[in-house]
Amino acid sequence: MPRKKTAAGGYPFKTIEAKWQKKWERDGIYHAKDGKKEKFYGLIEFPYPSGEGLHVGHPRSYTAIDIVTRKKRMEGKNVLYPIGWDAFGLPTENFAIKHKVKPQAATKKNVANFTRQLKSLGFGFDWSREINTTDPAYYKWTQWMFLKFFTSYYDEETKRARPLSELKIPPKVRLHGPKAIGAYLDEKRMAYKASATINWCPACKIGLANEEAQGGVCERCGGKVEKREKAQWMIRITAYADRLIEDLEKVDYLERIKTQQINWIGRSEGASIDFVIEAQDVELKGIEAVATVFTTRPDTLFGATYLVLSPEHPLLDRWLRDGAIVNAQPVQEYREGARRKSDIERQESKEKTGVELKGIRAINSATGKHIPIWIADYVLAGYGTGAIMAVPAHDERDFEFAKKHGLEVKQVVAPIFTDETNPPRDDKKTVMRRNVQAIVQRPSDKAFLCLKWKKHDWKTFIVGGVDEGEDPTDAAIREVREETGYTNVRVVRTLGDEVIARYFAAHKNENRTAIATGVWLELVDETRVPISDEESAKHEVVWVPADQVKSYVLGAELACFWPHLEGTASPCAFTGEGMAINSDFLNGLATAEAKEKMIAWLETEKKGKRTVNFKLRDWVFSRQRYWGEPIPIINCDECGYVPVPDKQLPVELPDVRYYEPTATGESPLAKISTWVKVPCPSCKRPAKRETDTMPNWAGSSWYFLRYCDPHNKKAFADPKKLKYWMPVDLYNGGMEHTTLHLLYSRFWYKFLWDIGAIPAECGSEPYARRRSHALILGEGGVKMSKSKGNVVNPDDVVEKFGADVFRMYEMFIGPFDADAPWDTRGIEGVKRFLEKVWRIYADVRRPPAKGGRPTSDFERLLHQTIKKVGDDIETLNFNTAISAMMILANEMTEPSEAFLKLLAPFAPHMAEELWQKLGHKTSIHLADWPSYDPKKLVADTFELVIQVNGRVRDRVTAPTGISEAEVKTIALQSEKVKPFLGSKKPAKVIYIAGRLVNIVCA
RNA sequence: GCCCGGGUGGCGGAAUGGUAUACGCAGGGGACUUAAAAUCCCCGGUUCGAAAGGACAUGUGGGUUCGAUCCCCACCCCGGGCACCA
Repeated sequence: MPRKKTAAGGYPFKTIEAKWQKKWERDGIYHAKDGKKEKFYGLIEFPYPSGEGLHVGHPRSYTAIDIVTRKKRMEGKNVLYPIGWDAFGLPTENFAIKHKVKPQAATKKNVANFTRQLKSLGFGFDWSREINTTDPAYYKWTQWMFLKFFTSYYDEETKRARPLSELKIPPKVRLHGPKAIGAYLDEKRMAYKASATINWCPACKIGLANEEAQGGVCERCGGKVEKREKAQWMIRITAYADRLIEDLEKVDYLERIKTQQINWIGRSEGASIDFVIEAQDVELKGIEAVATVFTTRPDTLFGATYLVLSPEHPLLDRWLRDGAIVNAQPVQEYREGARRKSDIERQESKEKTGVELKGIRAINSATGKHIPIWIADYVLAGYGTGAIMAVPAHDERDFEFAKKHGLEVKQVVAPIFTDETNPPRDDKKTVMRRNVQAIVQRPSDKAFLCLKWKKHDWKTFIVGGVDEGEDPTDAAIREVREETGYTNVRVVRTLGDEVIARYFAAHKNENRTAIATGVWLELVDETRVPISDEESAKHEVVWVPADQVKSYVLGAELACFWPHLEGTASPCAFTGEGMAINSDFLNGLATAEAKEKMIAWLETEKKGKRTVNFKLRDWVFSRQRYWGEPIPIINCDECGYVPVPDKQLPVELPDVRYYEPTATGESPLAKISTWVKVPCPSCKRPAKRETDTMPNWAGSSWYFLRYCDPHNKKAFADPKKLKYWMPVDLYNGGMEHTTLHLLYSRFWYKFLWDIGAIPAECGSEPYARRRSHALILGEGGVKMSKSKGNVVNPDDVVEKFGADVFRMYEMFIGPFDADAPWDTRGIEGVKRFLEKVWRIYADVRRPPAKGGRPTSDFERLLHQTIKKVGDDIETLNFNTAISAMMILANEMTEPSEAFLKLLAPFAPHMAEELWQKLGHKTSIHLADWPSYDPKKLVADTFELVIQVNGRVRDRVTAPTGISEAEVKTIALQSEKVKPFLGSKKPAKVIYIAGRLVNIVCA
């Protein structure tokens, strides 16, 4: 039917979108109301209002959560979807310096621009809760929280932060008077000042947290980062390292976010071991006579042939001072050289340099032998104790170092293992230790241990008859078949090495099951062949004892119990080249127990103790810049660091003319003496303000709490409101914040929760569910960048296509968590879809016919689509939700209210306009989300696929409830099928209800 | 090196053990039109064949299964994270 011409391009999005945006705002339909209804808190990372304006990446995230929250609202939930500005930070400050404007003014302008852009996209943000981290009314509370850190300590016993006032001061400290007490308190504070080696970016003139200087490069400018010693405010995030890992179990985060955080925190279990140090010329006393190392492999202590300290190790100063080190000059030179090297230079040359500390030696308490001590920059000062015991037989780096400097490499071989020559087959005690590929045990009291020697010349498979190059799984299966007569051997499930190790640990004294690398084999008696997978799972597994191989397995076990003190060694062994390779299998199997034994021994002998170490460092919290929250501390010569009294908060940023950073590394605030000079709140004598400011991660660490109660003047938020809204139900943001903002804010929240600032009922985690959107790339799949000139400006897209098309396109572009290139032609497809919808509804003057009219086919499709779209929104599969709507629209001839409701979260303006055209007076966004009838999802008939030996040969229409017998008859009678059967008799016929039938013949 | 992802038409992608290539883009053909735009309909993996139809195709090689893009083993390639972390 020819249609009357509409405006060029289809529907008049400009007027429609502007009209509804205004009306929604006026009616406040997106305002979250504190109440009793079930709530839903959807959150996006609040933007940094840069001068560049909105990037097309922003709306990808915002639209996604907009869609989810709109659906939740239609489902009757009380929705909170807030917005605000993370406005402190370098880009604005740099911009302000360059253009000689004030950062406050630049921020205001940028916020206005961002606001305009966001509003033009029709997001359902609750603007009445808008916040801004640079607003003194906001950062008052950021400062308040800093002071909470300052006045709290971490109680190791109860594993939580507590007020410093509850800290018991040891009598010994008390004896030394107030100064000593003060120093003791300072040591325990959650926020403390310490002289630390920090990452200094000479270009930005700013100290960086480790998180901001990954790879030795400044996160902001990409320049090389130097090391500098500086007194910095630090926050004790390391106290929470364990909890930050453990509590990940309580939350629903994208799996790779969890692993990334776990890796970043980098927990490793091991032992710290004390080595007694002896000097040849002088007598060492106290701590100077002991060097403590950290190792994750205490079981390799026998193989420790030398000690290595980092060049920065504090013991060196003492030893040099005492004259214990006789080659002081080369040692000093090496230290000097290491100090000058930046991280990046250290990383670039992985060559193992070092200097021996002549005149002193350490004693290996396991062997009683004297071993040399070296310093080398491959040992990091900041990790563990800054010192290691080197076990060249077990560690590649140690081996490399030993080889280069001619140090002893002690071959450690457990007695059950032979040397590296070809092991004699008959020798039961001959077991290679590498790359165990399969272990199979059988009832005949015979067993296999199939080993593969990898990386080196040996590719021999011992016992069990796995031929070179043969898949061990297959070999194991074949062997089992041949030897047992059971032909029905199948892979039941797969296991990781760790699981295998655990299995062995748990079944030490029992007969083993059959295991092949990662594969669990099941031996099933032919007479009891399971039919389905479910049955097979229940089926009794026939496992069998072993004899011959028992000794091998026993061998591995023995390795767990090797008598440490009788001069034997770890099961890890040595290859022909003199290089140890890790054996996942045996490491897992034996090391765990060997470690335990060794730790127990060390602890009884008081030579060491169990220790856990983390890669995570304390959070460097000082920035020497203007545009950040002033740290609310006053430095008094008499009283030390004194917090600014709560009543005087916020400490506002002074309005100044010059705020450029200084080359000296001092904050620009230090130059404003009128602001700096202040009486000490405690003793009233003249004192000075802290002039460092906070990093911009500070304000963003708790903003989601402020949204719950943004205008509160008495507290950062009313506990009742926190109880109602927290935790955040769905939080979306970029992967790049996984080890920064996400980790910091989890930590910050936990701290506030510990000290009772957040009600216990809120739970220990701020975000129940965290997802990440991926990047939108430029056309052709390259990153969008100004220099490449491929940046797409959202304003242009909205101008040309409208907000609805833009939003939907970004959701249709591909899976939400996968990078996708921008494709101008792709937008056209979405535009056509919406125009088609418009045409279906736009000319309709009467309400849609209810009931009767739609065909049953259409009705079924509609119900299927309601289900699909609803499910897909929950799982954030927006692209397939849109595809389902497209399929429906292609079949749709009459307007459907249900369809409009499905469309509403995606294209809110058009859906609203058409909704009103259908005669509704209230907003579609407050209407009920459509429900589907499960009965209506299924058709009366289905297409039955007929396969022969798994290949499709025919398709026929069959009634839905058809019986299996009928299906078989139909299948066997099919003319198309017959030629493929020939004269052969079908061996088996498999019917998958409602789908297909497969005729199997030999 | 280690830890995560991922590899499917010309392109973005769909399908987590059951009809591979949904949906969209681009392309081809047709209808309407004086024409164009817009719209609507049809066709689009490779290969053999006139056709009917067959064979081969989800990075490569094996395996398990009646049946594998999906599960297992080995390998190759791409992306991301960590990186001398003892």
